[in-house]
Amino acid sequence: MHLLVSNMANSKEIEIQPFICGLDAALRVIGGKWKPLILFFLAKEPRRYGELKRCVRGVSDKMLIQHLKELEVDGVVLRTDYQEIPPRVLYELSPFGFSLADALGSLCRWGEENEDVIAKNLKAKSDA
Amino acid sequence: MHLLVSNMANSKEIEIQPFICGLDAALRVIGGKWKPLILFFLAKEPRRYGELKRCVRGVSDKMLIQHLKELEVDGVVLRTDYQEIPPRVLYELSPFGFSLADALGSLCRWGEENEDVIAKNLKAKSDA
DNA sequence: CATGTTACTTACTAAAAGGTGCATACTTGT
DNA sequence: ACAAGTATGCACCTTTTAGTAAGTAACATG
Repeated sequence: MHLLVSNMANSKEIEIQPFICGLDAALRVIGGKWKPLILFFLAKEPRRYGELKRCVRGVSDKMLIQHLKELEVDGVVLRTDYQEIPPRVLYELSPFGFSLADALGSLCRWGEENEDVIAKNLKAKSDA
Repeated sequence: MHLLVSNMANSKEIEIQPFICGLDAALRVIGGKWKPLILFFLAKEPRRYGELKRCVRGVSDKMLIQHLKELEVDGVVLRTDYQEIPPRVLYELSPFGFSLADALGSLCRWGEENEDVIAKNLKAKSDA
């Protein structure tokens, strides 16, 4: 009766197990309104803070900084401060970050293929 | 200069485009504290409401119902009400739901492979 | 006739996430 | 002297999300 994850979730060690499944773990890293976008743009090329902000349209400074910090702590992005005036800071994906970006590939494609349906249902929800 | 998504994000039609990239779209569907877990268990086999609640340990009725409804609207899960007393309702993934579960596979594996690192950094964040 | 079973609902509350706007320090261009 | 650009910090507020606890319907059983 050891069916993958089900017995993990049913075990009494749930408080010790930090995550219930790999999905749960992964979503702690990419959870946050702008994180997928940040990953997306950094996966293409390293960017300075200001560049990134222009890419991720609509993000506030507060959120962008906060998410970048979290991604840095998670080992996903690398931050290089050139100690110049005016400030120049470069953000890029670490190898770990690239492995995450790879893993996100199929989900991303699924989203692209189905964005019409998803958008339609999103509207249905907001109407209700 | 049509580099994948970047020009979508930079375009002025951003209000018309519902999503910035496929990732964004996909995360609207699986975003929600318990949704990944629900997907996970339903991907294995159809379940009655009560069974599912026992699998997804810690979820409240309110949240479970709410998430199931949203997943149903999104076309990811199918709900069958047998109109019996006491009530019997079966939840299962639709073909669309299975396609989503497939797309989540690599992310899920990434999370499993790296859950130690992720857990460590999670602790670092909560300490700070 | 009370009790249990099952899938939900509702009202209220708490917590987390996100947004806004202002401030900083230093330099370059006007 | 002054505005503009640079990467951040901080205080405050709103919105979104989640949790809690109670209740409901309908019948079957003891």
